[in-house]
Amino acid sequence: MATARKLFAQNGFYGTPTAKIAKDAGVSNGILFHYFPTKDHLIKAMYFDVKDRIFDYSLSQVYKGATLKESIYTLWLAAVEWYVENPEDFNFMLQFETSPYYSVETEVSHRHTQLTIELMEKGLEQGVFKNIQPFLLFQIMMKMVETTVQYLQLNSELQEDFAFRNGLFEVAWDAVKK
Amino acid sequence: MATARKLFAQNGFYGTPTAKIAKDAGVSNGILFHYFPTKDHLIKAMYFDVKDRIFDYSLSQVYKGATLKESIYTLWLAAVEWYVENPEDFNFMLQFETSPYYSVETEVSHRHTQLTIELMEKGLEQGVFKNIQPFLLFQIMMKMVETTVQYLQLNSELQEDFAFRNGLFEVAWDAVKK
DNA sequence: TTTAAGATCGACTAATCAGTCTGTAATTAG
DNA sequence: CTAATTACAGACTGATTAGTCGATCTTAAA
Repeated sequence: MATARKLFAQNGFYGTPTAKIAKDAGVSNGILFHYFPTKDHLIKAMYFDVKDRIFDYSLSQVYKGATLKESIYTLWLAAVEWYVENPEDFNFMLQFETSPYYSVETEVSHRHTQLTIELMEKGLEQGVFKNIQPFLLFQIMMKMVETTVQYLQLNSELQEDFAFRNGLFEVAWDAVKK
Repeated sequence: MATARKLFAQNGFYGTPTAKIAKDAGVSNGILFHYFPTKDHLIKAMYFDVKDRIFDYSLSQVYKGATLKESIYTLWLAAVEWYVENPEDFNFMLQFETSPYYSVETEVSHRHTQLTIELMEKGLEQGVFKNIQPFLLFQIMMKMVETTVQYLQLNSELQEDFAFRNGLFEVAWDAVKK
């Protein structure tokens, strides 16, 4: 899985032969297809793997008793930091989400998405957000994560710059707040 | 070109054999490679073709004497409408921008990007925008186009809903305005 | 100890596909 | 009218690659 992640990030998943994944991982071709019946299975499994790991990390960052904005900030920042630390994950996600493998159902089925959407619904009830469907609010926030990470990848000197990141969270927040 | 666009949108450019492009377009394999020495050349050419057409359409929409916000609104909306009307272009762009073919230099080299960035710079001078590099402002606006179009594709009953689109422009505007 | 189930290997295959090559028509230039 | 250049065709190839298959090894249960 780790090998596939690296190769996918480097060459895209169409540019990565299964044989190379197996070889680089130090296992046989046969055993790869024993565990993942097709390349597509591997790719889908990878998606959930990445999502799971981000979710675990995010949960470890939020704390009880945080305000709504704090919670959303924490989730947002956790996603940004995870992707900055794990560019392979980011790269894979970008590819996956613009590939035929991706569907909204897949996205919504994940706990990470569900949790975030719940927070959005809470915000709507409290009247802090513009009157927009929660899933769309979620997507707006996630696109801002994407923008931020992409910009940080291009300007690596900003990667330690907390003010910059916070500034971009405020951009995202201003977008959705009433 | 039109055939390639359609096929790329349907199957992605890795999933589209050059032979099928030629066949569907009713020309020979040989002539395809006569005009585009490699598949990569075709893909890059397609990018500029799409960008050009959006740019032409956008320019036809803006009018002299518009305020800064009006100009940006017009450009933003033109992009959204173009992509809604031409989902193949949208699909291609999404794929291209997350592929190894894409680079910031390519993006910045296009007049469409340059024009938009100039408007952002003007906004910065006038003090209407948050203190953020113009290219990043541009990307934030473009990501909101992306979000909007994607959402409209999922909820096609909203495609005629002007209020919805305007609402999302305000979201984008609130994001970047001071 | 025997047996069955799963793990692992790597050679193999059938299909696919980007790009080539050779030859022919059409167009343009002199 | 001729020569050269460009447009076009389509059969072909060499390389690549997803997935298969039968054999061997390991583990754990009976």
